[in-house]
Amino acid sequence: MSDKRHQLVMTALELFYQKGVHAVGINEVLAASGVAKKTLYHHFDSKEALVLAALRYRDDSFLHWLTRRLQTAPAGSERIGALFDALDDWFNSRVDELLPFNGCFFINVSGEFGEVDHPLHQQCSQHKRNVAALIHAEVQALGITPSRVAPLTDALCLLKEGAISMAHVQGDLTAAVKAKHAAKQLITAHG
Amino acid sequence: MSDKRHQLVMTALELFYQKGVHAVGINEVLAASGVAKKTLYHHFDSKEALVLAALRYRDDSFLHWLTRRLQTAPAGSERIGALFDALDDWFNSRVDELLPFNGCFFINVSGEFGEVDHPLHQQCSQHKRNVAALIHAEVQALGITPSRVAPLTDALCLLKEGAISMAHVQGDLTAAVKAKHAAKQLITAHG
DNA sequence: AAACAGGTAGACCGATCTGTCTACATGCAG
DNA sequence: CTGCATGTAGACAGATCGGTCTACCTGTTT
Repeated sequence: MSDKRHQLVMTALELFYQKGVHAVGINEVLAASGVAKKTLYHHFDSKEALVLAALRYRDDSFLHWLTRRLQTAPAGSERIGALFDALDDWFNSRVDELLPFNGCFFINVSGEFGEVDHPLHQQCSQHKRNVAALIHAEVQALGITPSRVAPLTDALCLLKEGAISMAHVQGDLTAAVKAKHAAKQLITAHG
Repeated sequence: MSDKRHQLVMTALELFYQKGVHAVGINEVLAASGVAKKTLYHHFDSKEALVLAALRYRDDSFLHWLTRRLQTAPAGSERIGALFDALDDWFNSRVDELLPFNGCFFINVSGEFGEVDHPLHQQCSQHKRNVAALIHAEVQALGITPSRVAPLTDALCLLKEGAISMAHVQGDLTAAVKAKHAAKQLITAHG
């Protein structure tokens, strides 16, 4: 992997995440990254390919970050708490590697590329499934009745997504705390 | 209110909602609505003003629709159920007046105009507060301990937002049903 | 020495963008 | 009758878009 390629992906992610994909032109990415246009089109076929690479990079770094954060707490219900604590840090821009909070990149991109069969939209969908799989594993580790694992996982994912949306659209930076409280009640009800 | 103006707002909403604001040019709106460009700029100062009008129109029609839907159920916990039943109809595009489902217009626009102080973003924020107020009133009508009204309202809003996001990004058209189940448990836990 | 991968700067292309403008038509109020 | 609001069609301006291209530079490998 070339150095310049990585530089392009990082810069593209920053700009697309902060301003939106359609609002940022290829020339802006080039100026910000200090890379020549020819080099960009040497590594990527099109702007869309660059966006896709940025989505994949974000998918990777987000999952790694979240995995690390969950491991800070002992397995069990405390891990679910750690999930929402992590979200709280993200919303309040206390996580450098996730960039200043501007909602969920994948939700934002899905809004710009609404068609279900669009490659960018599908990549966003894949990311959400990846995160859901992480949460699913933690719910299983709770040791609750197997038939209740799926519904609880769904509920936690709904709370997580809702918190992201509320934090971004309404600017409610306490959304993760609220979601954590609701999650606690659901887990208690399941126990 | 002029006839042409209303026609413009309706067409603009349809196109911006389905394809995104930046992806739709003013000329496309004009061609689809059969209105002259001069007329558009007679009624609106800019494209942004047209988007704002579309947001306001959507805010209005969504709130009216939801209010009507909630009233179909007797006041109390059944109204909360009716909320998620309504969402389920929306997600599955069974509500003509809300147009074919493509996520939440306000979440989508917030993604395209991320800056918190942007007029379009603020309009999106306002819409969410309006819906939250509706839900807050229904939660109060449950007659639960007053100190628990706000947390439960927050939780229901989180589930609602999460369901919209999951339905759109992941294409999970059963998201409203899942949210309804989680909501039921929360209400039971509160009672 | 030759060939090649990867890089630079930036001119250039055709398309599209928002917004302005001219020129003209219609219907209603003073 | 006059004036104004409202409408039409569409040319036009100036900027920006994604993407291609020429011309040149710098290492490394063969």
